[in-house]
Amino acid sequence: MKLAKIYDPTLYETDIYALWEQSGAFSPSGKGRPFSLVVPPPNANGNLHMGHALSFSVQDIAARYHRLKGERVVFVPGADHAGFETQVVFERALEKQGKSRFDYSREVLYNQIFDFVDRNRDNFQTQIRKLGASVDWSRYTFSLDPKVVKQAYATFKQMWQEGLIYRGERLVNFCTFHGTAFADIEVDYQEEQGHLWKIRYTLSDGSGELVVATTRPETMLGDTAVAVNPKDERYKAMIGKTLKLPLTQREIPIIADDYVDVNFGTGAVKITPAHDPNDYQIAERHDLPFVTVIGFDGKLVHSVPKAFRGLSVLEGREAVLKQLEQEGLLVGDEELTHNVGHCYKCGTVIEPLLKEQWFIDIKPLADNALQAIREGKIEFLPQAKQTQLERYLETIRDWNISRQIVWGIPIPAFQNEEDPDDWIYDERVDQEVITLNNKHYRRDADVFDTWFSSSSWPYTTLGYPDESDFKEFYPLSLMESGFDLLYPWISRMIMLGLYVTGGIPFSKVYLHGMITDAQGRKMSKSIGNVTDPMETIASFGSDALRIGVISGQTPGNNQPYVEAKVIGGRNFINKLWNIARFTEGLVENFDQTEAKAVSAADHWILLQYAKTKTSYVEHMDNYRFSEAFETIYHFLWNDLADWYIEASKIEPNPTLLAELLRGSLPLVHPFAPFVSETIWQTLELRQDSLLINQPFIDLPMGNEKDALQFEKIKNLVSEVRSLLTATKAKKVKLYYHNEPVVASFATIINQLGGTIGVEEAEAGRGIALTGSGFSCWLDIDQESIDRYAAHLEDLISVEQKRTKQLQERLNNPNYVKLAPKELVDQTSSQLTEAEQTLEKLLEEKIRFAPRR
RNA sequence: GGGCGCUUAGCUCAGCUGGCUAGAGCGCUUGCUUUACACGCAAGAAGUCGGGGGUUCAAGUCCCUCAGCGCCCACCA
Repeated sequence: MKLAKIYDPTLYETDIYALWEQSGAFSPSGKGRPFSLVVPPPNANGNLHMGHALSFSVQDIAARYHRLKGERVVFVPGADHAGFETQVVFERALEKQGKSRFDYSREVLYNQIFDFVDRNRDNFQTQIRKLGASVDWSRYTFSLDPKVVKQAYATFKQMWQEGLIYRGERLVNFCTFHGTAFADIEVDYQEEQGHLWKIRYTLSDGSGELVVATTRPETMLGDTAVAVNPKDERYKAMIGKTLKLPLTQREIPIIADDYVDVNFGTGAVKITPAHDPNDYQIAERHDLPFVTVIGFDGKLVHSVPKAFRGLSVLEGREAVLKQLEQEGLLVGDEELTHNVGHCYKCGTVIEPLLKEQWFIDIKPLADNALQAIREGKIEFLPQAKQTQLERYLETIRDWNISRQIVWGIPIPAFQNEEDPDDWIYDERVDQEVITLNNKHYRRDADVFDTWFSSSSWPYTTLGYPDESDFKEFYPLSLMESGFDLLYPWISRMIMLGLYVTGGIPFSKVYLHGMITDAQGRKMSKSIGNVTDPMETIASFGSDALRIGVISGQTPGNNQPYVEAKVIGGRNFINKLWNIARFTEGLVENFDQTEAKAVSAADHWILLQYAKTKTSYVEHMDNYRFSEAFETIYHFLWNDLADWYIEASKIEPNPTLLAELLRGSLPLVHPFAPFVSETIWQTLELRQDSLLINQPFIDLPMGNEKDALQFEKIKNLVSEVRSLLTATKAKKVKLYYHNEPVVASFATIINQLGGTIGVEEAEAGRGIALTGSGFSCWLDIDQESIDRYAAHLEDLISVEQKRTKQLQERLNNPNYVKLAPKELVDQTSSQLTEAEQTLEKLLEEKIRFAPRR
C-alpha cells in the first residue's frame, strides 16, 4: 500500500505546496480565457487571522476552480505597508526600548520601520503558503514597491493638474496622541455619558443675558459667536447684538441660523469654528473668524488667557468650569449621552482641529462610480451591498489624503519658503529643500493616506498601463474582501480605477462577513477569544480549516468560528483518504483508463457522478461554494462510499472505481487541495501530472434504466434495514416470489441488508415489504412481529397523511387548471404510488393486528 | 434620525428565478469488533421556517405590518 493508514496533513502539506510552486503551476498557462484576482494585501507586519483564512479560502477556491476549468488564472499576492497601523506597532516596540519616534529623523525612522517590516516578510509569506493559497509569487507586490509609488504620484499629479486636488485649511479629525489626522471613516464613534453645562453670557450693552448649553466648556475660549434659531421668540430681539464672552474680553455677535434646534438645550449655541465641524460650517456661512484654542499636542494654546495656557483639554475643562462657577456664570449641569469620536488605535478623543491638508474633490469621482455601479457593471455579492455603497457615494465628503506619519509614501509636493501659497509638484521627495528658479521649496512633511495608494491595487499590481498582464487581466474577474472595507477600499478602488484607467477595476465583488467567536463576539486579543488559523492548521490540517470556514458560509453574513466544522472537514478528508485506500487495494494498475459500466451499480454511480458534477458546476459558477462543496461531499460519502463501494465488495469493477476517484479528485481539489493532490501524486493517477492543473474529467454516462434498477435495489435494502431495526429481529431471511430482479441481486441485497439469506418462496412468508415495489417478505419471529405491528401504525399514519395531502391538492380545480401540467401529472402519479403503499400497509395491518 | 441586514431542528447555518414529503454539519437516541475508515457503519427522533395580515392554484421564498437582534452612516451644541 502506498497510502498510509492515516492521513497526517503535517507530513504532506509543505512538500505538496513546494511541488506546486516549483512546477510553475501558479502562473497562468494554456489558452483558456483569463481569470484574474488580486489578494487584498494583508498588513505585511502582522500575522494572518481567521478572517484572512476565510478570505484566502474563498479566493483560492475560485482560483483553483477556474484553473481546473482550463482558464488562464492569475492570482496576485501582495502585502500592505499599512502606514499608520504599522507605525503604531513599531512605536510600541520603540517604547519598550524606552525610545520614541521623536528620537529619530524622518529618514532614519522610515528605514527602521522598513527593516522591521522586512524582517517579518518571511513569516507572513509562510503563513500564506500554509493556507494553500495558489498565488503567483513571481507577481508579489508590496505597497511601497516603486511601481505603486510611481502610480500614486502619477495619479496625484493628474488630479492636481485637473483641479481635483486642493490644499486647504479644514477641520480634520486629529489624534493628539499619535499626532496625525484621519479620514472621516477612520474615526471610531462611541456613545458616552457626558455633561451638558449651561453658561450665562451677558449682552455687551447690559440689556440682558442668554444661557448657552455645551458639552465642551473649554472651547468657549474660541467662541466667535452665539447662534440662535431665527424663529425662536426668546432670542429674536437679541439677534445682531453682541455678547461679552466670559473669561475673555472679546465681544462676539449673536447670529441667527436654522441649524439651531429650538428644543435642544437652551436654544442658544456657542459657536467655536476651529473645534467643531458644525460650528465650522456656520462660521463659513456667516463669515466668522476662527480662533484656535487647542493645539496639535492636545493642550490649550498660548493665545488663551494665562490661567488656562498649556492645560490639557480635560484640565482646561475643569479650570474653565471652576472659574465660571466662581463668577456665578455656571447655571446648569445635566447628564447627557452623546457620541464621541475616538482614535481607533489608542482611544484618544479625536479633536477636530484646523489644519492645512491635501483634499480630493471627491464628488466627480463618486458620480462616475455611481454611474458605473447603477449600470450594473460591477456585480456585488451579496447584492444588498450595492445599495449600501450607492448611499455612501451619494453623500460622500471630500477625502483628506494627508497623514502626519513617516511610514508611507511621501507626498510629492513642495512649498515656496517665501510664499506659502506657492505649492509645486515635484518627485524629489528624498530632499527636504529643493531649488527651482532661485526659489527654495520645502517638502511637505506628510505622507499619503495608505488607502490613496492601495486604491490603485487592481491595476498597479498588473502593471498599468503597459504591461501585458494589465492588457490581458484588467478588469479583475473577482475582488474578494471583508465587507468592512466596502467604504474605505472598495469604493475608492472603483473611483480611482475609473479615473485612472477609464474602466472598472473588477467585474465582481465578493464581500465576506466577519469571523466571530462561537458566541458571535468579535475576536479580540483583549477578550482572549482569538483562534489562530496557524494553530488550527497544526491540529487539523489546512484542508480541514478551509472546509471548516467555508461550509455554511455565505457572502455578507458574519459567521462564528466553530471548531466542530473544522473537525467535520477533517473527518471528510479522512473519508476521502479511505476511499482512495479502498480503491488502491482493488486496483492493480491505475494507468488503465478505459472504464466500462457493467453492473447496475456502475450505471447508477456514473449517473450520480454526472448529476453531481452538473450541480457542482452551477454552484461554483455562481460563487455558492458552500453548496458546491456539499454536493461533492455527499456524492463521495453517501453515494460512492456508502453504496457503490459497499456494492463493489461483492461485484467489483476496479477500472471504473479508479476512474471515479480520478474524476472526483478535481471536484474536491478547490476545497481540499492538499489531500487531493497527495492522493493524486501517491497513486500516480496520471503519469507526470499535477492535479492542480488537471482539467475536469468527464466519465462515461450511466444508463438510466440500469441506474434505476440499482436505485430500486437500494430502496429495498433500506426498507429491509429499517424493518430489521424497528422489529429488532435477528437472523432473518428475505423471501421473494417471482422477482427476477431481486433474484439477480440476491447477494448484494443479502449482504447490504444484513439478512441471512435471500431466497425464492412460493407464497408469502412473514411480513411483507410495502415500500419498495417488490413482492418480498421478511421471515421474522413471532416476538418481533408484535413490535412490527406498532411500527406499522406509524407507517400507516405517515402514508395516510401523505395521501390526504396529495388528494387535496388534486381536488383543487384551480391547481389542476393553473399549475404546470408536469407538476399535476407528477402529483397524480405520486398519489397512485402512495395509495398502493397504503393499501399494502393496511393489508399487513389486518394480518398482524395485535391480539388482544 | 437615515440606511442595510438577520430571526429556519438543542447548537451553528444552507435553502439561487415561489412548486414536489423544508435540508446539512455537530449534538441526541438505539443497535453494530460488516477485513477502506470508530475521524467509522446502520436505523431513528427532532422544525406551527419570529408574530400578524395580504398576493397566488401554490409562500421559508414575494408584498405590508409588528416585535426582537445586529451592523453601518449621520448627529442635538
